[in-house]
Amino acid sequence: MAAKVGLNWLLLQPEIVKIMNVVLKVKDAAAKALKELYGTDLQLNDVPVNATKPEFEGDYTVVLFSFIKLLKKAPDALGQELGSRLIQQHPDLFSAFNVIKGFLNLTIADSYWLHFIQTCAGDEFFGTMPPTGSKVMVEYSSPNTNKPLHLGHLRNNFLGWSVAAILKATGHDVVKTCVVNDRGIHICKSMIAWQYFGNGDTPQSTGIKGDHFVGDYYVKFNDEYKKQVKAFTDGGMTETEAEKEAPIMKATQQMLLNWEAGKPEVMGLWRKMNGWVYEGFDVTYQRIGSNFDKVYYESNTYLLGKDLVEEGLTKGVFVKKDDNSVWIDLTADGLDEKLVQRKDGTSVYITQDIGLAEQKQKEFGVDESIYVVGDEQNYHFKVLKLICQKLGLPSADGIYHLSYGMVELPSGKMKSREGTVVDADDLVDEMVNIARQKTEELGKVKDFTPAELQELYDTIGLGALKFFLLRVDPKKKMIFNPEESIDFHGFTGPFIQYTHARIRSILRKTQPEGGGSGNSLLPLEKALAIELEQFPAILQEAAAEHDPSKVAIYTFNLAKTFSSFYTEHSVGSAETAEKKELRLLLSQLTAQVIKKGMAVLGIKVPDRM
RNA sequence: GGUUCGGUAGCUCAGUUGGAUAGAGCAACUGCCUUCUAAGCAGUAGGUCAUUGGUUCGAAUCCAAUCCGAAUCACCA
Repeated sequence: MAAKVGLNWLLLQPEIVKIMNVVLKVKDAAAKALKELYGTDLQLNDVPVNATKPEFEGDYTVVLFSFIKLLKKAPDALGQELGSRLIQQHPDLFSAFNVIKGFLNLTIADSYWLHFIQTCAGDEFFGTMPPTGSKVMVEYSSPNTNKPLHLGHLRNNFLGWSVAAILKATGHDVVKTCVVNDRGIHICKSMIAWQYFGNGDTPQSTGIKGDHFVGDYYVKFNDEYKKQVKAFTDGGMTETEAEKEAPIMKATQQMLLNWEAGKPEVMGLWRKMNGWVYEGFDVTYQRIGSNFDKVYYESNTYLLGKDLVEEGLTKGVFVKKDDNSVWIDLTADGLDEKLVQRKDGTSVYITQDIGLAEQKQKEFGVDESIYVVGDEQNYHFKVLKLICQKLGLPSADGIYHLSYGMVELPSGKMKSREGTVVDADDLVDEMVNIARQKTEELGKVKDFTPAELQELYDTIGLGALKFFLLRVDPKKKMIFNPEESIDFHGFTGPFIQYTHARIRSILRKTQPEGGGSGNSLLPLEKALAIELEQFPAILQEAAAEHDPSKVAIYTFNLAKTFSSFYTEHSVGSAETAEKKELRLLLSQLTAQVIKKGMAVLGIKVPDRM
């Protein structure tokens, strides 16, 4: 898959020093040395290299157990021979080694880290990879136009946006798309309810944000519907019959038919109400920083895929049953039979998606197409990919379902019927409010203008929210407890933002004197350097796995390391001019990496807070 | 019932191409603001990595079985 650019690609370009990280260099050196010493032919991945445990001397450790059998050598002798060889051959990379059991602990030379720091501090391209030539589409957000966005949508939006940003940073050409589900029976429900109960009200006349305004009518529909069903069942009707006979439901179904027939008054109402929703969505998207290069509307695409049904029948991929419905038999692939066209000739969800996949391919010709959709649709996407493959669509192999877990409450799933849905706009407001309260309590930015303050509150509030939702492995479902507000301390966005602000403060207050940064590192200086050096590899890993949490965790750990360093060592009043210079470079590079790491998560970092 | 995913500290989560004594944050407890921003730092305490068996120099990580939870298996999208 094109997006899975991994280590091999890096190895082809060793001249790009900044992305050939030290772990790969250690593997490379060890593999070559083993070959010279014992004639073994090893791939880099055959050489296990880990960070050395803190209780031992060294920075990186080669685990020798797998070679012991192969080479029939005692662990200690093997370690000694390999260690001596490495030090002798790469004095610029290794400065010491020790062997404990089957572990060869290597100390990386301070000169290596110093060179790294001097080269990359101030280099804005550190952590930006050269173009790979691959093109990737990320489809995310995909809202319904009958209700406002909720917490689940936020996870989706942040994930999709961030994955796109990470892919861009790692050299991929990215197209962000959104498919708006703007038609269907659920949209008609809001419309009918507005006709019944709206009295001509509008978002303008009521001062309610458009998406919430329309969502309220969707709720009203359900209330009324329930009432009507109850009246019928009380009168002795069965539940199923009552649900079918409820006048408001009948009217809704008629409206859907009228919509499909293009009746002007229905189309007019539909456009008007969707327009209100879009106005509301625009405000939210603007605020949370979601954006798209291309928006598809289901009202335009829901007929796509019909010709593919014909094609599939011709190719023998699909079969037509006696009642004229069209199916695909996936039992050989461990799945079921799946309907792709109803007996009345109308298409179903999966058919539209097949058609849209083809459409996207024609329009953009991407190598990989990522769908950011909840894990409740795992089966659907398995089927989608399989059908596309069987139809021989060129886009088929590039289909990737970025499946993420639901956001749940401590009490379980969010249910709109029980009013436990966490509204996106409300939550963002709440976070920004907390950011304001905390900032005011601390009183560190009293000289800010009102506009600067507002920007800071947004930055911190949204930073807390985005980090909270992105720091968890996307695949896993996550729990959100509305009783406890999202934290601003510890493993959080604001902590990292705060670290950045502290560094910026140092850089404002400290004048560089030049004159070199010495030739040795104290433990915390080295710890910072080691961590900083991993950044490009972390981005690569996050890109390959489509997992922003990797970057979130890394950035937090980096900020933590800097905080320890900050407490232990002074930059401005360093012991010597060389230490001052070195720490300035370290601080600058840390700020850069924090800023870039947070940027691909969609989180801004302030200079003061 | 079939398929898929999950179960790690009181809570929320890292850690799985098998590596040394399993890590963070929150909550609890101890210290630290006359020194570059205390949204911070240092420390204490907290674990049968769901259970059982297997594979091997070595298992939270791989395999099997079992228990618990979730999603899905629509002529909804």
